[in-house]
Amino acid sequence: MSTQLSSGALEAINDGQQIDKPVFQLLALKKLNPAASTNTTVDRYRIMLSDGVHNNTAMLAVQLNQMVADGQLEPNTVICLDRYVCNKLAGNRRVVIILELTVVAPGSQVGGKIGNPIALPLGGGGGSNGQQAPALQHTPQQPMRAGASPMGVAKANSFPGAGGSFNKQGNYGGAGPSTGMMSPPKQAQPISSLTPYQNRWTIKARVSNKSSVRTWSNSRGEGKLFSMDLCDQSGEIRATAFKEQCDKFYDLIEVGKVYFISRGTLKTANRQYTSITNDYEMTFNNDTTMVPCEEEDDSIPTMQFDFRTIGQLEDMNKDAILDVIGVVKSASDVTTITTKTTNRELTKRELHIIDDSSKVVTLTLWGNEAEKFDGTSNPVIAVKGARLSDFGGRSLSVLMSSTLMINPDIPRAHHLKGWYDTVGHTQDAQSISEQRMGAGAGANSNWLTLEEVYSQNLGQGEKPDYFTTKGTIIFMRKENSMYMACPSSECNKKVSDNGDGSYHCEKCGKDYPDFQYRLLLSANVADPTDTQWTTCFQETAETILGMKADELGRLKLEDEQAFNHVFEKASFESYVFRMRIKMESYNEEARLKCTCMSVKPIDVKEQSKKLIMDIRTLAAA
DNA sequence: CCCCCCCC
Repeated sequence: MSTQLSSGALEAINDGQQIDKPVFQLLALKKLNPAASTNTTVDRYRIMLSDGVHNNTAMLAVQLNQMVADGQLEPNTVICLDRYVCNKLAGNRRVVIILELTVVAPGSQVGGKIGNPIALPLGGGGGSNGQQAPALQHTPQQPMRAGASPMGVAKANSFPGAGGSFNKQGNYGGAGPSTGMMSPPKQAQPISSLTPYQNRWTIKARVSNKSSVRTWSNSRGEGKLFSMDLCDQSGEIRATAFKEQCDKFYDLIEVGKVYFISRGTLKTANRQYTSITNDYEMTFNNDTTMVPCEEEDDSIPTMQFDFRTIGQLEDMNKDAILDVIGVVKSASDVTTITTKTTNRELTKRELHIIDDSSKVVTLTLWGNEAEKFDGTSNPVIAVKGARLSDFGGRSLSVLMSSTLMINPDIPRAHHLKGWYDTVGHTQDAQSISEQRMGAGAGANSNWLTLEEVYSQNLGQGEKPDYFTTKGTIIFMRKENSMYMACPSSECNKKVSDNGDGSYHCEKCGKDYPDFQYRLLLSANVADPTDTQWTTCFQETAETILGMKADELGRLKLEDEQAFNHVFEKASFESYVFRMRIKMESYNEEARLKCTCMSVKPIDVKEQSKKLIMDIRTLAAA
């Protein structure tokens, strides 16, 4: 294989020269041991690069870790550095951090080491420019942020200007009179090189997201804060400003703008709360300064994503915060919900997004973002920092701290749109969120036979289990299938007959002149493997019996034969049942209680689809 | 020093 390496490029880069898209051979890759003091969850890789003449170590930016996981960076692989930065270390030594790369030839094809490289001599190089101008950089549209910001739509562009609050040196922050120290520094170091072990540093970063000001009060005290996401070519970091710093900086920071930032406190990040790829996060302190960068610098990206495919979400933990991108296959209307604890009214909209893993997931938008969203023409949506929940299998929710972009101008978005328009829209894609439609054939609706429900010990845990099954009603208890219930809406408690034409509700503590019938039907469901008793309340029982509760109550009183006939007619009908099963105790006796949550007639087309999928899965296994 | 982010 004749692969040309960029001979001499390592030396030139180390001398501070700018080399566009050099081609190197990767000789070795090593996962670094995390520092003992950090509970890091992000792996870092050091690699040995060769240009055929010299070899030298380099670091892989963490956003490329997936390539290691995918086995794309085996030894001997020839790679092109599409984007990199070169950092100056002590002793004039420089280290290359690779930000984007393309595999030119896989290691297995190359076979062995090219040339006979020797270690690059240390201490050479007197170049003055610590940072290479990177190759072409995408500058996507500003993020749209409708929901969280008090400013409404397009938060990125709509903050009031900095209002001239920076002083005439262009400085802000820091104590005491201005000194020459505070003019915009010539040297900025990459965000990826920040650690808690140095305190004099300056970064040049774009603010990609900014929270609103929030107050807190707990046992440890109270205060206010806001946080922001910062990024440069090398990576990203989250920064938080508390109390005084919150007041000092909040109005001055505009999303989308580039700043020189120096002297914050770095601490280990808790990755549980953010999708920002960094082991550390920054807290502003008294010495922190932020200087706006006056000239626009296109080399600094507006946002860094670390997208998961929708297929990958199935293997991730609940509550993970992640970046996702997909084509909006469909969108629900806006609906209103009331929060449990605070009784606030909230609007939401559910999107079904698909990507080229051919999986669909439900993504919930809230508030303004839900209301403003336009799903016509199947836009691409990218979310930085969405939360994964396990509702209905797997689903996603946009948070206040998330950034949402519609049709972002990034390669992955263009790729997905092209994929969707050509093949994606025809795909028989499975949702990893439960479908509220059809036969509930979502991949995670936990389809089980009744024998499996038994053998898998469903309902034995602390929380109830849910399953979906196709079965036939073989018997129903006519007796006690309905009761006289409180007529007030939402009560539904059983009332007692006072014998004087009035009825007493224990729960409401009131007498009523009438009552309403409600259904509480015990049904025995059978499938080819087993049977299961289940309790069907009002709506499910009405579906099964094909009659409203009050009508059935009337029949019971007036026409026993017709009443009996309703049950005969309803027997031996088959449905798709959604069940909730849980161990409960009655009179100190534990027994499994199975409640029917929903019952749907069998949709032959949906069922067939599911069977075809099942066969495919079996065939693939 | 926050870390809540809603509903089925």
